Amino acid sequence: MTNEAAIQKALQYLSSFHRPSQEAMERLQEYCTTGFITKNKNLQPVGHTCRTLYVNIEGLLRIYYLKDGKDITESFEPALSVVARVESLFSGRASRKGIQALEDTVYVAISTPPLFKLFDKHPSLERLFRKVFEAGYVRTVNRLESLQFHSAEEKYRQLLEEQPDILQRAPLKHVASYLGITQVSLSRIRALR
Amino acid sequence: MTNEAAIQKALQYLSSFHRPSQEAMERLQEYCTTGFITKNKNLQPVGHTCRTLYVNIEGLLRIYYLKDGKDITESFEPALSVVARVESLFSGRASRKGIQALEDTVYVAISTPPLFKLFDKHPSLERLFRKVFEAGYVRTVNRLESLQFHSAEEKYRQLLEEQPDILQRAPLKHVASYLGITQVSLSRIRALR
DNA sequence: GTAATTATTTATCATATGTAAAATGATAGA
DNA sequence: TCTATCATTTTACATATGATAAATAATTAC
Repeated sequence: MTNEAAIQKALQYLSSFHRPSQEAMERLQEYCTTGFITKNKNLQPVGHTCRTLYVNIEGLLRIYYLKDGKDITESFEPALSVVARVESLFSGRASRKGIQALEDTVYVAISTPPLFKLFDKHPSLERLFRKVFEAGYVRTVNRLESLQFHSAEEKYRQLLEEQPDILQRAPLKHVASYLGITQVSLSRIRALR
Repeated sequence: MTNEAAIQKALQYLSSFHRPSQEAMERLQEYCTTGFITKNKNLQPVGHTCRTLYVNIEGLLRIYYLKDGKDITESFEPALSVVARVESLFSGRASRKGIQALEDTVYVAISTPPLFKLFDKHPSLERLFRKVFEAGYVRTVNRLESLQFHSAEEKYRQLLEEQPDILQRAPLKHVASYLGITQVSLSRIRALR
C-alpha cells in the first residue's frame, strides 16, 4: 500500500464520523504521516506523554501497561481504529501505557498539538474528532459494564462473539489479561469445548 | 438555593472546562432549567433514549442498570458532576440505564438536541462540551483499569481513598455493585478493620 | 412509640479462579 | 535439522469470593 493510499483510507475513515469542510480536510491531510511497524515492536513506549494519534490502516495494535510487573492489555486495536492513550492525551500527563504491534502494521499518525490548533480555525474538524472520541467513550463504558459483573467464562464468550478474530491473531496471554483473568483460567474455559 | 443561583453554579462549573464566548454562554443559559428531586426518586427511568444532560449542583445521584434482575450501580455522581448516560446520548439508542437520587438533589438540566444545535453557531460551546466529555472518558478509562485487575479489597481501599464520603452517603449494596462485588464480600472486607 | 421494612453483618458451605510448576506444543534462529 | 525460546495446556493445591440463610441493626411509616 502506498503512503498516499494509506492516508486516503485514514481520511475516508475519519470522515465517516463527520464530514469536515473541504479546506479542513486538506489541512488535516497535511498533518498526516504514514508509518509501518513490524510485529512485536513498540510504536510508543511506556512513560511518555501521548501527543500522537494513530489510525490503524492494516494490522493489529494493542495498548498495554505494566501492573506490578505484569503486562496487562488494555485494548486491541485492529484496522480502522483510532488509537490513542486518551488518559494521557486529554490530561497532558505522562502515560503509563504503551502501544505495541501484534502484527506488521500500517498506520497513519497525526500529531495532536497541531491538530488541536486546527480546531480553532476549523470547527468541522473539532466536530469530527469530538465524535471519534465519543465513540471511544461509548466503547469504554460498555466494556466497563462487561468487566464489572461477568464471570471469566462470560467475558470470554462475549469476546468470541464480538471479536472472534482476536483469538486467532493475538497471543492468549494478552487475551487473558485483556479479559482480566489469568492465562490458566482462559485455558480452562477454552477446554470446555 | 434559588433557581438562578443553581444555574449560575452550573455555568461556572462548565466554564471551568473551557470558557465559551459571552454570547454562547447566554444561549446556553437559555437552555438550562433547574430541578429538585427527593431521595430514592428516579430522575430518569430505564429504557428511554438519553436526551438530557444534568449538572448535579447539590446532592448525590447514581447511574444504575439491571443485570439479570439485579441492580448494578455504574457510577456515583456527587455535586459538580455532569451526569448523562453517554452510551445512549452518543448513539441515539435507548438506554438500559436509569438515574436515581441517593440524596435530595438540586440539579440543572440541559436538553441535548438544542444544545447540539447550538454547537453549529458556537464552536466555543462545542469545545467546552468536548472537554467535559473527554474528562468523563478519562475517568472511565481509569476506572476500567481499576476493575480489570484488582481484588475486591483493593477496589474497596481505592474507593476509600478517592471518594470516602460515598461510603457514608450511599447504601453499601450500591457500593458493592459499583465495585463489582457482593454485599457480603464488602461486609467481610470492612470487618477487617 | 411500635411495628414493619430495609440495611448490614455474620455464619456456613460451594466453587470459580488464582498460583505454581510441569508437560506439551509451536516458532524461530543458527 | 537441531536447539532454544516462547506459547499453551494441564495438574495440584490454596484461597478469595459467591450463594444462601439467619441474626442484628438501623430506618421508616403508621
